Amino acid sequence: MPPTDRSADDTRERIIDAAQAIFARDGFVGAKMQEIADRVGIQRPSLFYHFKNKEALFVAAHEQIFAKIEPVFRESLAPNGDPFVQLDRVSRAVLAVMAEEPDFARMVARTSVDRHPAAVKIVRTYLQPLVDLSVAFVRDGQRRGIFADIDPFFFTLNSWGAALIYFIARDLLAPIAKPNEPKDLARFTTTLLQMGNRALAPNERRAQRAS
Amino acid sequence: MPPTDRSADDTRERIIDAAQAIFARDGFVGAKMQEIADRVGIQRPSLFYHFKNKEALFVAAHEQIFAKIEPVFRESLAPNGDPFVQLDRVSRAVLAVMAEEPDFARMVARTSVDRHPAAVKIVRTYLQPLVDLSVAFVRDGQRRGIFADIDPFFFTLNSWGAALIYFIARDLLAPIAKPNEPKDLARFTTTLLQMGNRALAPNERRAQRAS
DNA sequence: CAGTACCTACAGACGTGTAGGTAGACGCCC
DNA sequence: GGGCGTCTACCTACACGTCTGTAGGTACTG
Repeated sequence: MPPTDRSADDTRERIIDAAQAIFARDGFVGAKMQEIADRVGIQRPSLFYHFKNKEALFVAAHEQIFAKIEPVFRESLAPNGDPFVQLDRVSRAVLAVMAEEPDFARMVARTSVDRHPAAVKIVRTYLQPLVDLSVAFVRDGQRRGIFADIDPFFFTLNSWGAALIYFIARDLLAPIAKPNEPKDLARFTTTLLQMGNRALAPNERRAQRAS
Repeated sequence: MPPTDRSADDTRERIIDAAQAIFARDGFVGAKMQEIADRVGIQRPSLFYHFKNKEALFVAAHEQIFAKIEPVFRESLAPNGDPFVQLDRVSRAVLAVMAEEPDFARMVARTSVDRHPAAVKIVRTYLQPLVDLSVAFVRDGQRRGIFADIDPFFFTLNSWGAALIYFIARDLLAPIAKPNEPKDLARFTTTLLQMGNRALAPNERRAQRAS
């Protein structure tokens, strides 16, 4: 139908976009190459012209996400400045990226719980370094006596879990929540930061530098 | 129900146990009936003698979990007593049940992110009522002026996300964390409760006008 | 001898990846 | 600038494995 633009790069990107939506919904095993092809508007075998196989497409789909998120993460958590401000910044930034492309978050969430070798590989390659960064960040804030003595690894897990579950829940629990995307996400971000700040703040009236 | 033969019930339970492990690892689509049968030590078609089809087994596997968790939840959150004590109790109780059978948590996590109709049905039937309970609990504590003014729905999501991600992460991030199951779970429970309590505690000493 | 619990064998559907063909764009040479 | 080969992006057709669910048989048990 569309005037076959025949630009390989353009098609490649459209395939990745479609793949993200499908992988986000169905996971690696559940996703069908046919459906991805349908979305792009090409025949299924043509996908194999652009990507060696399903797994290569899976990797490419994730690569594109983490290429966006990783620098945000790395810059925001650079070891200097007020950790509460940094925490605030990185949370907002990551959530903003995710809000912009909700498939991102859903696909990452989907892949995180997947034990399929293809998914495990993604997690090891792309997700784990970010978790390491976050753990180091919390640990550093504690060493400097700024953060409360909460387990950094579990605090990180909690934050990831909380952030990802929002995008999962948006679909799942829509019937009760009647989500209003931008407003709800703002509310969620606020709640999350509030909880994070409170959890990390030492018990007494120590630091209120955030927000 | 049909006249209960002693070995039939036993097999049924062994099938459910095996199914929980496989569904936890691979999700509904990824799980293979063959592998479930292998674990039980019977031929695959025999599964269809006990369960109409794959989905019926999927439902049965979840039913067994929620039958254990739901009463704990409902009793612990009954609207009386100190909400902080209740929060403490329900968290420990649910985490204890999950620790006892780690496949439970992993399967629920897996199913929660799954958009497959079979999974969506599970969530609507079993998971949503528990979320509703939790939201009502937080809302009640706030109405009584005991909990801080945090969004109850998002607080609940956060708690679920945090609890589930522990069991996911246990596998995924094992290489860096070198988990020591009982000890780590205890640490995690403590951290989680600490965070929950702090998040829900009104800002008594801190000078932040919200009241 | 009747019912239960399990078996073997098979059908049918589905999904990935490949083989091999084609239409158009592009340079090149006379 | 028209014929000519070549490359790119996509196509049709198909091989082939895998998985669910069923048909129909059998052994054990009371």
